[in-house]
Amino acid sequence: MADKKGAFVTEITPRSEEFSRWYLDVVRRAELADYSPVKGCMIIRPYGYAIWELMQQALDRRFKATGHLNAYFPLFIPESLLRKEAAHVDGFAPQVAWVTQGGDETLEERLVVRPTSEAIIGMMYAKWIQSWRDLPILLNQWANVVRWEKVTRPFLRTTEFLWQEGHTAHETEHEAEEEALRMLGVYKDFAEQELAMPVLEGRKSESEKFAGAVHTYSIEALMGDARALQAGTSHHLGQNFAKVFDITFQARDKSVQHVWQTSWGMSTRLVGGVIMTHGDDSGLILPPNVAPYQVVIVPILRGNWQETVLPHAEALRDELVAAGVRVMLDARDEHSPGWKFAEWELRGVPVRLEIGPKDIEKAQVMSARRDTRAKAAIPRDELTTRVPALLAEIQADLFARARQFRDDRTSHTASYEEFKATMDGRPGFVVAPWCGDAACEAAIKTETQATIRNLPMQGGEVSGACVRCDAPAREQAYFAKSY
RNA sequence: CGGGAUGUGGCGCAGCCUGGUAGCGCACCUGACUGGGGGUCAGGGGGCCGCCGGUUCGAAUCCGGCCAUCCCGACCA
Repeated sequence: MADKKGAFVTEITPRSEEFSRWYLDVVRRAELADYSPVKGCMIIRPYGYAIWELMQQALDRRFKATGHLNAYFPLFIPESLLRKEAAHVDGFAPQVAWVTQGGDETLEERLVVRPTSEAIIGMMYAKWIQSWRDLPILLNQWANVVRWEKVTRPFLRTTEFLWQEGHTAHETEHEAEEEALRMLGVYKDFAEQELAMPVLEGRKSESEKFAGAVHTYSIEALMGDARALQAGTSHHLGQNFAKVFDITFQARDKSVQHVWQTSWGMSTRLVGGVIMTHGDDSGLILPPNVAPYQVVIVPILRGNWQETVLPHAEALRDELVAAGVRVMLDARDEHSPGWKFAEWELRGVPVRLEIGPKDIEKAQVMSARRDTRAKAAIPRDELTTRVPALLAEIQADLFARARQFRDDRTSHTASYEEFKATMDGRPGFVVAPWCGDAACEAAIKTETQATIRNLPMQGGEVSGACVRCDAPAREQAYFAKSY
């Protein structure tokens, strides 16, 4: 029995042995995604796509609730349009895919495959906006984008990826700033409530901010290998794009002014984030809110089980579905119950229900949690209240566990020696005072591989010197090695 | 984009050094017995050896190019 268990485990590399290998094994074995013939591109398989769809729904609800409407802009953008904003094009130029030919004809003007849509949306906003009465414009787009990446990994960094990009235009700087922060808050709420992924909010340093933005805000999560993952970004674009795309409006005081804009995005990268936040050596662990199947029912096959057990299993399924639970009844005859247990654990289903002759006799079902593996008998007539309660408990416990891990892996120091030792030995977030100088930031990166993930929103007072140089510290920064 | 490694049925690998008609485990198909933590037995199917070219009577094996993947670094959601 121990031998069998051992043989099974070799299908997934243990996390402690090689985390990145573990990650790839989970992606493949849980059938989340597969490789394509083109470098850096990925096929999102149905099970992985179902997770993304649940994320989309949860995000889209929040966007609608904050007054945003969905729209769609084209995949192709003329080169000249992208070139209008200098910092923007400089930021993206190395990552852009070009279309130079249509059919047999060479195009007169090259097209870029959108790496993001600020340019085309800015152009359209210029047409649509005349007066302060047209503002604010609050749009979101669900789309694919392409960035030519040198190093790629499924979900975490792919050449083509799926995301949403919100684009808003406002009358005042204050409103735009408010919007950028509001959406950052939406992202934090989404990550923590739906993905059970605790995040740190903050502002990006100058060198890490979005090309063309005034401010970039981000939420940063800590993965199971103690490296940080940028989980979402929200940009206050100021009037940078408005000026180059000539997005003007007549204000209440009759003057003509440029609009103030924001943009914000989250991507399929989050699927990778969920895997690396919660998974263990047996595979995926999905938070119930984004689990395609929240419950898997495994009937115990014995004798003429199709007459004795299956009807009970089907009744369980029907009741749970009626109660709003996403259920998979695994009635396959070709696999043993034990095989199914292992398989659905690998695929991260939060709760397993077993029903067999003994349970039917006792009017109960056996439940097993994926995260703790705790088993408990649930009285048959309490099913539709107990199961949703269990799912909610798992959702909360996963978040608490991830937050505990994050907090355990967060340290404070003002000593560079200690800083380096931490990044070397037991990394995670390190909160340290920083002088605000980009050269110092770059040196820290060279010397320790750690980057400023972001700068806490309410940093409070900082005294003393920068963690690395002697200059006075201007603020606290979250440092980490990152994806 | 540099350094290193890999590419052989779905997955994991052996074979390559020393060229001679491709093998193992798991998975898969059929049947029987089984079934509460990856069952047993019997029978069976499946491979352009990543792609293109070269050397050779003959290439999975030797040589060159390309593509892809992985790991470590420089750039990025």
